Amino acid sequence: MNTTIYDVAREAGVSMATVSRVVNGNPNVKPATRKKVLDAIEGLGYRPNAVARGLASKKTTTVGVIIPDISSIFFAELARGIEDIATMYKYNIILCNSDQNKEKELHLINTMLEKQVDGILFMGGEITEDHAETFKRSSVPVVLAATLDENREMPSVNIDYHQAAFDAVAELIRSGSENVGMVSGPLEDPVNGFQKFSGYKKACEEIGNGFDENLVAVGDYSYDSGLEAAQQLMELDKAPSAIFAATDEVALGVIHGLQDKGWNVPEDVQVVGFDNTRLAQMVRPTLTTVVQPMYDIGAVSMRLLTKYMNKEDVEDEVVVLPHLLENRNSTSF
Amino acid sequence: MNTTIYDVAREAGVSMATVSRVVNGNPNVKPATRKKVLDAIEGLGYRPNAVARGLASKKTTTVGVIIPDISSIFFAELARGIEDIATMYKYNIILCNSDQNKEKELHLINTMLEKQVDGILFMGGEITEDHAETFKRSSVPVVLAATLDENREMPSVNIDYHQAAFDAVAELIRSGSENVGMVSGPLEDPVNGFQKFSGYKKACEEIGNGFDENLVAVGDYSYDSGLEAAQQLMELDKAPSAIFAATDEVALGVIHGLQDKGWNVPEDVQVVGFDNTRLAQMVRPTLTTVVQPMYDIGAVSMRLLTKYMNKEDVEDEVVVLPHLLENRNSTSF
DNA sequence: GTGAAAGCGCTAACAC
DNA sequence: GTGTTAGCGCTTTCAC
Repeated sequence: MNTTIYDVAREAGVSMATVSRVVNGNPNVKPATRKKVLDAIEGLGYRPNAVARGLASKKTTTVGVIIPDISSIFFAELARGIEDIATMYKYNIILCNSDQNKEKELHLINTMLEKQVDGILFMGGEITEDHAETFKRSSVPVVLAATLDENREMPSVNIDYHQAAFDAVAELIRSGSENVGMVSGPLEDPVNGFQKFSGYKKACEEIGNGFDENLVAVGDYSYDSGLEAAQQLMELDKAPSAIFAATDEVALGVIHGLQDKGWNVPEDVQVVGFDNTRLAQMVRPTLTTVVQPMYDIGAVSMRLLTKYMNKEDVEDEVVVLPHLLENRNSTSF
Repeated sequence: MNTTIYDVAREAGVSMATVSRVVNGNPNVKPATRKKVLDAIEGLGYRPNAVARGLASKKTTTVGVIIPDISSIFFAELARGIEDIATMYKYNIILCNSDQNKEKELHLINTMLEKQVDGILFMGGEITEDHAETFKRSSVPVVLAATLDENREMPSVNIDYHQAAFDAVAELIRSGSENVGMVSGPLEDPVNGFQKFSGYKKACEEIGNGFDENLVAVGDYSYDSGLEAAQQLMELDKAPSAIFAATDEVALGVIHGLQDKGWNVPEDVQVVGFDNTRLAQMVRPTLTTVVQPMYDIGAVSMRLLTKYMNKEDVEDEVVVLPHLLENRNSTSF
């Protein structure tokens, strides 16, 4: 049998209400009484039961985190930001992988709600009607991290992916690369697919020689898909002199795909990645990439969530963090 | 107000015990009654409260996971194995980063126990007396993953780090490399420091020309420390013709440190890493490395934990998974 | 400043 | 098969 608040009360010769006050730091306790209680707690090795507390107080100090894949270097970094801030505000995290699978996501949201989490941090691909519906029915606040809600009606933390992609490609064009190719994520993916692609396309149209769909290869975010895409793009009659990759991992694949076929980076082909994961510095030449502040997105979104959970006023429901282009050696500008 | 089991009972015209039976899949319910209850649940949008259930049943179907750093590519992969198996057995995971800080670790264990987790999966550095003490006092099972307990009295899942290091270095020596250098983790770290170092040392003594401490650089697991260590080792009069790195990330640093100074891998210097993270294939030349089955270690340790939580019989408390050397292009054997 | 007592929403005997 | 009832360990009024 574990020792309960009642055991402590008896040992200290007070009521359980008083023990509860001491445990919760309520100031309305005489110092002498407090000491008696503290001694009893110490002596009995009492440890409060958070489940009972959760039932009585309707607060669990736990938040649910739904993430596509914790083994992805990108999301792992985000998760670290989330967890650090959660810890800072005394919350714990229930972490689940969704693989961006809609059924799983919906199921997980329900599981977290059953577990009475005080809030949910959601990372995923598309926010469908079903998602929106489920979130709206949720009794606790939900914040999106690195995830777009097209209707912009949910709190979220992102960078401007479209603009970031545009900026990167524009820089490539201005530096003299006539045809810029792209290795995109699946176009259904709002962030890694659509947004980045549309930024790329806009830059080609407005600053470059126009958009040519042959210059776009669609990969699956993996290193290998970058490897293949690069070689495929270089076989084009009008082979690109620069390639914009949707993620750093893909960009590394691109660089190596190029090098394996004897092309030089950046002399023959410039390469730009996206995210600025640690990978960007672990390749030769080092990778020029769009900086997406992953840790910060995690941290800011968790902070935002704590505000909602505390019912504080929130000025910016939709926060857009700044991005920038980190210039390294895979480009010649 | 959320709808409770009592509301469902009234709506369906049965007792709450019956509703509980239906919700928990107890077969002792007449199909007609079951249907009435299910309809009521559906109609009211009832969602069971896991906290109340946890309090009443003394089971939370939640396990605590203490991990040094989720943003590390190694631990992230482990975590994924853990979470997948947890999901399979209907457990959720509370994930916390410890940074291998002893105070944090001890504190986290307590927090998880307060939250009434059904078990704990621990990853860390050293298991001190205090750790052992705390674990022993724990009312729930604890399993170590990729973490050594020198007294071998706790359930754990690992590979044989000493032997794996020995094997890698022996192969290097047999392939003709006279002096093999090493970039180790801090020697206080039982796994990445001591075990791997001692395997290296033994191979030098038994198969090579003996051990020379000048050939060992101590880094901090980072890419940059590999970069520096490589350049430092190559300045030795007796520069190594092969370098064994304690982790893949360090090995990438070593390769690039070498290349940046004009050395060729593997012609001038062979390089072997450890872990077989995805990084090993994202470098040129691709990295020969010791395969540590990270996902499997996570998965197996979680499976082991479920057995303890179910009070099943466990034959192997200390499991040692096989390792092997994955031969790629950073070596010439 | 402290205590008594009523829940929180559910499970688990036990009775019928 | 189904209902009754007593907790699980705590928070939270409300008295005193």
